[in-house]
Amino acid sequence: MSDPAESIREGHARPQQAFPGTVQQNVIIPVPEPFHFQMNLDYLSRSDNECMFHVQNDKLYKLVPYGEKQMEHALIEISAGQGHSLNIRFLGDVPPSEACRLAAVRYVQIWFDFDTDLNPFYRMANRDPLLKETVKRFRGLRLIGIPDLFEALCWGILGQQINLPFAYTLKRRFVEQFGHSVSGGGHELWQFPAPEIIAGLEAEQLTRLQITNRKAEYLIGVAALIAEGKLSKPMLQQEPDFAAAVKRLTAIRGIGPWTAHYVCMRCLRVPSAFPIEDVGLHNAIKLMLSMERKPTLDEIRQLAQAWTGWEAYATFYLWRMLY
DNA sequence: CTCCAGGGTACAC
DNA sequence: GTGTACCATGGA
Repeated sequence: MSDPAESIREGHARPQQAFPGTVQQNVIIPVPEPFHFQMNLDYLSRSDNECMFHVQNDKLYKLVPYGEKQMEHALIEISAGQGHSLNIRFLGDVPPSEACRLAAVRYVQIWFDFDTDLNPFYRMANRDPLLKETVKRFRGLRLIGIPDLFEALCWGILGQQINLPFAYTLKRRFVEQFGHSVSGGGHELWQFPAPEIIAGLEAEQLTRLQITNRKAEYLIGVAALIAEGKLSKPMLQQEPDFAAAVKRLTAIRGIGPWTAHYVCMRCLRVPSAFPIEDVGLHNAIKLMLSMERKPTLDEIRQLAQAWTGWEAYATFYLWRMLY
């Protein structure tokens, strides 16, 4: 993808009054092929307990952080545009600044992983017995990211060893207890709790949300590292390679190989990140191969040899077969 | 009641 | 380095 500033085209910012008192201004961004907006919306709709964005009437609503220390937020609506494009509409009560619009465009590009060319993955997967079916069924789905490092780490920790619906419930309680909401255009969206807030909590403030004491300690510890500037997304991105980022992450209490790879996959956008211990991956393989039992790690390593460089996308597409 | 869930730590050897 | 108990809670 070229410089995002060059890829922005002005939409028709007519002064409509669909929501009296609000200012509408659109930005249209091109999308790479293959991309299928509805396929991605279907993924984003998989939990009705999701609290960090809304899907409604084929449109996606999200609060995008930007500006100094990510302290400002833009409420945006993302919808399919004409041809190969997405339309971003700003729902704030003032016209978005240039910085705000650039941030929103870049956020969407990162969220949907527009920087990755999926064609090599599809060429590989079309020949792979395990992936052939899922890439046919979900063609145009991209690996949806969690751009914020703290959010990605928290989501990984919260999801450890519990079922997914309960993990969503815990995230919602966590966000609604310690985050802030912003309203606009008839929608209310939440910003994820700041690490500085979580770092100052007592474990008991999290355990009363039914988060286990162990995970409460993990969350507070990770929040403190980020709040103190000892851990950041640029810091991990500047590591010489992916293995170094994993090593740095797994040195943190509460972050094992699964969580480290999960964060590399969803936040750092490492295409070869591979949470091989993932029970969802195991169940997907068991399902696709009609196995009586879950595959062993060695068996998965054998199957994944063909995925080299695309382990993250392979995992994401296999997960999709389960939900 | 039992088993499982998008794991990780602490400790043994 | 590999193996094991334990963590703690909701859902099927």
